[in-house]
Amino acid sequence: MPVDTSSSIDIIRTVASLTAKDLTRSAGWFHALSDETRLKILERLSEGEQCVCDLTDMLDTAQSRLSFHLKTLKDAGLLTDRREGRWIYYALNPDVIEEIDGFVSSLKTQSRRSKSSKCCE
Amino acid sequence: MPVDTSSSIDIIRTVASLTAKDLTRSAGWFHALSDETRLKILERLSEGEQCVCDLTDMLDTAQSRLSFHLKTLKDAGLLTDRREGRWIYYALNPDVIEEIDGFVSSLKTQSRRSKSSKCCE
DNA sequence: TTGACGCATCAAGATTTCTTGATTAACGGA
DNA sequence: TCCGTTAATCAAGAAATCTTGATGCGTCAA
Repeated sequence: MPVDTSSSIDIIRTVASLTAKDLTRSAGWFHALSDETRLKILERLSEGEQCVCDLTDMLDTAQSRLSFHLKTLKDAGLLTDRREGRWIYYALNPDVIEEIDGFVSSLKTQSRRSKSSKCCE
Repeated sequence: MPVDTSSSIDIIRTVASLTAKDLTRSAGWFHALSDETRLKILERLSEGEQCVCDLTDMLDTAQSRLSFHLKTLKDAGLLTDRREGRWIYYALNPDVIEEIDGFVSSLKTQSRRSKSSKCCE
Protein backbone atom coordinates (compact mmCIF):
# COMPACT_ATOMS: atom_id res chain seq x y z
CA MET A 1 0.00 0.00 0.00
CA PRO A 2 2.41 2.65 -1.26
CA VAL A 3 0.91 5.92 -0.07
CA ASP A 4 2.68 9.19 0.48
CA THR A 5 2.79 9.46 4.23
CA SER A 6 4.88 12.61 4.27
CA SER A 7 3.65 15.65 6.12
CA SER A 8 5.04 19.15 6.27
CA ILE A 9 6.89 18.12 9.37
CA ASP A 10 8.81 15.48 7.53
CA ILE A 11 10.13 17.87 4.93
CA ILE A 12 12.97 18.78 7.20
CA ARG A 13 14.32 15.51 8.43
CA THR A 14 17.63 16.75 9.67
CA VAL A 15 19.36 20.07 9.77
CA ALA A 16 22.03 18.47 7.68
CA SER A 17 19.84 18.33 4.61
CA LEU A 18 18.45 21.82 4.36
CA THR A 19 17.62 23.16 0.95
CA ALA A 20 18.03 26.85 0.18
CA LYS A 21 14.29 27.25 0.54
CA ASP A 22 14.24 25.47 3.91
CA LEU A 23 16.98 27.78 5.10
CA THR A 24 15.08 30.89 4.15
CA ARG A 25 11.90 29.67 5.73
CA SER A 26 13.60 28.55 8.91
CA ALA A 27 15.50 31.81 9.25
CA GLY A 28 12.13 33.52 8.84
CA TRP A 29 10.64 31.57 11.73
CA PHE A 30 13.48 32.49 14.01
CA HIS A 31 13.45 36.10 12.99
CA ALA A 32 9.79 36.23 13.95
CA LEU A 33 10.71 34.74 17.32
CA SER A 34 13.63 37.07 17.88
CA ASP A 35 11.74 40.00 19.36
CA GLU A 36 10.59 40.32 22.95
CA THR A 37 7.30 41.93 22.07
CA ARG A 38 6.53 39.11 19.70
CA LEU A 39 7.42 36.51 22.30
CA LYS A 40 5.00 38.23 24.67
CA ILE A 41 2.33 38.01 22.01
CA LEU A 42 2.96 34.29 21.62
CA GLU A 43 2.90 33.90 25.37
CA ARG A 44 -0.57 35.43 25.41
CA LEU A 45 -1.79 33.44 22.46
CA SER A 46 -0.56 30.22 23.98
CA GLU A 47 -3.49 30.64 26.33
CA GLY A 48 -5.83 30.73 23.37
CA GLU A 49 -7.08 32.88 20.55
CA GLN A 50 -7.21 36.59 21.28
CA CYS A 51 -8.50 39.65 19.51
CA VAL A 52 -6.18 42.57 18.87
CA CYS A 53 -8.00 44.81 21.30
CA ASP A 54 -7.22 42.55 24.25
CA LEU A 55 -3.61 42.17 23.17
CA THR A 56 -3.32 45.95 22.99
CA ASP A 57 -4.52 46.23 26.56
CA MET A 58 -2.35 43.40 27.83
CA LEU A 59 0.83 44.50 26.15
CA ASP A 60 0.25 48.21 26.68
CA THR A 61 1.62 49.16 23.30
CA ALA A 62 0.72 51.44 20.43
CA GLN A 63 -1.82 49.92 18.11
CA SER A 64 0.24 50.28 14.95
CA ARG A 65 3.21 48.75 16.67
CA LEU A 66 1.22 45.72 17.76
CA SER A 67 -0.19 45.40 14.29
CA PHE A 68 3.30 45.43 12.85
CA HIS A 69 4.43 42.62 15.11
CA LEU A 70 1.30 40.56 14.49
CA LYS A 71 1.92 40.88 10.77
CA THR A 72 5.52 39.80 11.23
CA LEU A 73 4.41 36.69 13.10
CA LYS A 74 1.65 35.97 10.63
CA ASP A 75 3.91 36.39 7.60
CA ALA A 76 6.33 33.90 9.11
CA GLY A 77 3.46 31.44 9.40
CA LEU A 78 3.30 31.36 13.17
CA LEU A 79 -0.16 32.86 13.48
CA THR A 80 -3.51 32.57 11.83
CA ASP A 81 -6.20 35.23 11.92
CA ARG A 82 -9.90 35.51 11.27
CA ARG A 83 -12.37 38.32 11.31
CA GLU A 84 -15.52 38.18 13.40
CA GLY A 85 -17.57 41.29 13.14
CA ARG A 86 -15.24 44.17 13.66
CA TRP A 87 -12.75 42.17 15.65
CA ILE A 88 -9.87 40.18 14.34
CA TYR A 89 -8.76 37.14 16.26
CA TYR A 90 -5.23 35.80 16.18
CA ALA A 91 -4.16 32.32 17.19
CA LEU A 92 -1.03 30.23 17.16
CA ASN A 93 -0.54 27.99 14.14
CA PRO A 94 0.25 24.61 15.72
CA ASP A 95 1.47 23.05 12.48
CA VAL A 96 4.26 25.55 12.00
CA ILE A 97 5.19 25.49 15.64
CA GLU A 98 5.53 21.76 15.31
CA GLU A 99 7.80 22.24 12.32
CA ILE A 100 9.98 24.61 14.30
CA ASP A 101 10.11 22.12 17.10
CA GLY A 102 11.14 19.46 14.62
CA PHE A 103 13.93 21.66 13.37
CA VAL A 104 15.32 22.36 16.82
CA SER A 105 14.91 18.75 17.90
CA SER A 106 16.88 17.63 14.91
CA LEU A 107 19.69 19.97 15.89
CA LYS A 108 19.54 18.64 19.40
CA THR A 109 19.66 15.02 18.42
CA GLN A 110 22.60 15.54 16.18
CA SER A 111 24.58 17.65 18.62
CA ARG A 112 24.16 14.99 21.27
CA ARG A 113 25.29 12.31 18.90
CA SER A 114 28.35 13.90 17.38
CA LYS A 115 31.65 13.40 19.08
CA SER A 116 33.57 15.00 16.25
CA SER A 117 36.54 13.88 14.33
CA LYS A 118 39.48 16.23 14.16
CA CYS A 119 39.81 18.65 11.29
CA CYS A 120 42.59 20.82 9.89
CA GLU A 121 45.17 18.07 9.68
CA MET B 1 17.39 13.56 50.58
CA PRO B 2 16.37 17.07 49.64
CA VAL B 3 18.67 17.95 46.77
CA ASP B 4 18.16 20.62 44.20
CA THR B 5 17.39 18.66 41.10
CA SER B 6 16.69 21.69 38.96
CA SER B 7 18.62 22.17 35.77
CA SER B 8 18.80 25.10 33.42
CA ILE B 9 16.21 23.39 31.29
CA ASP B 10 13.64 23.55 34.01
CA ILE B 11 13.89 27.27 34.42
CA ILE B 12 11.45 27.82 31.62
CA ARG B 13 8.57 25.52 32.28
CA THR B 14 6.02 27.12 30.05
CA VAL B 15 5.98 30.09 27.75
CA ALA B 16 3.22 31.44 29.96
CA SER B 17 5.58 32.13 32.82
CA LEU B 18 8.44 33.98 31.22
CA THR B 19 10.32 36.50 33.29
CA ALA B 20 11.79 39.59 31.68
CA LYS B 21 15.17 37.93 31.78
CA ASP B 22 13.87 34.76 30.14
CA LEU B 23 12.34 36.87 27.40
CA THR B 24 15.60 38.62 26.66
CA ARG B 25 17.56 35.42 26.62
CA SER B 26 15.04 33.60 24.46
CA ALA B 27 14.85 36.45 21.99
CA GLY B 28 18.63 36.28 21.85
CA TRP B 29 18.57 32.60 20.94
CA PHE B 30 16.15 33.20 18.14
CA HIS B 31 18.00 36.19 16.86
CA ALA B 32 21.10 34.03 16.61
CA LEU B 33 19.07 31.49 14.64
CA SER B 34 17.51 34.07 12.35
CA ASP B 35 20.28 34.30 9.79
CA GLU B 36 20.86 31.87 6.93
CA THR B 37 24.62 31.93 7.22
CA ARG B 38 24.36 31.08 10.88
CA LEU B 39 21.95 28.24 10.19
CA LYS B 40 24.48 26.89 7.70
CA ILE B 41 27.13 27.05 10.37
CA LEU B 42 24.92 25.10 12.75
CA GLU B 43 24.19 22.63 9.99
CA ARG B 44 27.93 22.02 9.62
CA LEU B 45 28.52 21.84 13.34
CA SER B 46 25.71 19.37 13.79
CA GLU B 47 28.09 16.94 12.14
CA GLY B 48 30.64 17.62 14.85
CA GLU B 49 33.16 20.11 16.07
CA GLN B 50 34.90 22.11 13.34
CA CYS B 51 37.73 24.58 13.18
CA VAL B 52 37.19 27.99 11.65
CA CYS B 53 39.43 27.25 8.70
CA ASP B 54 37.22 24.38 7.55
CA LEU B 55 34.06 26.42 8.02
CA THR B 56 35.60 29.17 5.91
CA ASP B 57 36.18 26.71 3.12
CA MET B 58 32.79 25.08 3.38
CA LEU B 59 30.79 28.27 3.56
CA ASP B 60 32.94 30.15 1.08
CA THR B 61 32.75 33.37 3.00
CA ALA B 62 35.05 36.18 4.09
CA GLN B 63 36.94 35.38 7.26
CA SER B 64 35.78 38.42 9.21
CA ARG B 65 32.20 37.76 8.23
CA LEU B 66 32.38 34.17 9.46
CA SER B 67 34.03 35.33 12.64
CA PHE B 68 31.21 37.81 13.19
CA HIS B 69 28.56 35.13 12.85
CA LEU B 70 30.43 32.68 15.06
CA LYS B 71 30.63 35.35 17.72
CA THR B 72 26.93 36.03 17.40
CA LEU B 73 26.14 32.34 17.90
CA LYS B 74 28.59 32.02 20.74
CA ASP B 75 27.32 35.13 22.53
CA ALA B 76 23.82 33.69 22.38
CA GLY B 77 25.13 30.56 24.04
CA LEU B 78 24.61 28.22 21.11
CA LEU B 79 28.28 27.45 20.56
CA THR B 80 31.31 26.65 22.60
CA ASP B 81 34.86 27.15 21.42
CA ARG B 82 38.29 25.96 22.39
CA ARG B 83 41.78 26.66 21.13
CA GLU B 84 44.09 23.90 20.06
CA GLY B 85 47.40 25.19 18.84
CA ARG B 86 46.69 27.81 16.28
CA TRP B 87 43.24 26.54 15.49
CA ILE B 88 40.00 27.32 17.23
CA TYR B 89 37.30 24.69 17.27
CA TYR B 90 33.62 25.48 17.52
CA ALA B 91 30.92 23.07 18.57
CA LEU B 92 27.21 23.14 19.31
CA ASN B 93 26.25 23.62 22.92
CA PRO B 94 23.74 20.81 23.51
CA ASP B 95 22.47 22.22 26.79
CA VAL B 96 21.28 25.47 25.28
CA ILE B 97 19.86 23.72 22.26
CA GLU B 98 17.88 21.58 24.64
CA GLU B 99 16.61 24.69 26.36
CA ILE B 100 15.48 26.13 23.07
CA ASP B 101 13.77 22.90 22.27
CA GLY B 102 12.05 23.04 25.63
CA PHE B 103 10.83 26.53 24.88
CA VAL B 104 9.40 25.63 21.50
CA SER B 105 7.91 22.39 22.80
CA SER B 106 6.15 24.29 25.53
CA LEU B 107 4.66 26.60 22.94
CA LYS B 108 3.61 23.60 20.91
CA THR B 109 1.95 21.81 23.77
CA GLN B 110 -0.01 24.83 24.77
CA SER B 111 -1.12 25.72 21.27
CA ARG B 112 -2.40 22.20 20.77
CA ARG B 113 -4.25 22.27 24.04
CA SER B 114 -5.94 25.60 23.86
CA LYS B 115 -9.26 25.76 22.18
CA SER B 116 -9.74 29.36 23.24
CA SER B 117 -12.53 31.09 24.96
CA LYS B 118 -13.91 34.15 23.25
CA CYS B 119 -12.64 37.58 24.10
CA CYS B 120 -13.87 41.10 23.51
CA GLU B 121 -17.34 40.56 24.85
C1' DT C 1 -26.05 57.61 5.59
C1' DT C 2 -23.30 59.09 9.11
C1' DG C 3 -20.26 58.46 12.85
C1' DA C 4 -17.60 55.60 15.97
C1' DC C 5 -14.81 51.73 16.49
C1' DG C 6 -11.17 48.16 15.40
C1' DC C 7 -7.44 47.34 12.92
C1' DA C 8 -4.17 47.53 8.75
C1' DT C 9 -1.10 50.30 6.21
C1' DC C 10 1.91 54.00 5.07
C1' DA C 11 5.81 57.34 5.38
C1' DA C 12 9.68 59.05 7.83
C1' DG C 13 13.11 58.84 11.04
C1' DA C 14 15.71 56.12 14.58
C1' DT C 15 18.03 52.08 15.69
C1' DT C 16 20.11 47.76 14.93
C1' DT C 17 22.40 44.52 12.27
C1' DC C 18 25.36 43.10 8.58
C1' DT C 19 29.33 43.37 5.34
C1' DT C 20 33.84 44.67 3.95
C1' DG C 21 38.61 45.65 4.30
C1' DA C 22 42.28 46.74 7.45
C1' DT C 23 44.53 45.93 11.63
C1' DT C 24 45.85 43.29 15.62
C1' DA C 25 46.88 39.34 18.60
C1' DA C 26 48.23 34.59 19.55
C1' DC C 27 50.68 30.75 18.24
C1' DG C 28 54.21 27.63 16.14
C1' DG C 29 58.07 26.72 13.16
C1' DA C 30 62.51 28.03 11.09
C1' DT D 1 63.64 36.29 17.11
C1' DC D 2 61.31 36.68 12.85
C1' DC D 3 57.83 35.14 9.87
C1' DG D 4 53.71 32.92 8.31
C1' DT D 5 49.33 31.25 9.77
C1' DT D 6 44.86 31.50 12.12
C1' DA D 7 41.30 34.03 13.74
C1' DA D 8 39.40 38.13 16.51
C1' DT D 9 38.45 42.95 16.36
C1' DC D 10 37.69 47.50 14.61
C1' DA D 11 35.79 51.30 11.73
C1' DA D 12 32.82 52.79 8.21
C1' DG D 13 29.22 52.32 5.16
C1' DA D 14 25.09 49.61 3.59
C1' DA D 15 20.97 47.39 4.56
C1' DA D 16 17.28 45.72 7.30
C1' DT D 17 14.25 46.38 11.09
C1' DC D 18 11.61 48.92 14.40
C1' DT D 19 8.83 52.86 16.16
C1' DT D 20 5.70 56.64 15.76
C1' DG D 21 1.93 59.29 14.17
C1' DA D 22 -1.18 59.85 10.38
C1' DT D 23 -4.37 57.98 7.23
C1' DG D 24 -7.48 54.55 5.20
C1' DC D 25 -10.74 50.78 5.14
C1' DG D 26 -14.31 47.63 6.80
C1' DT D 27 -17.99 46.94 10.12
C1' DC D 28 -21.72 48.06 13.06
C1' DA D 29 -25.27 50.89 15.20
C1' DA D 30 -28.07 54.85 15.22
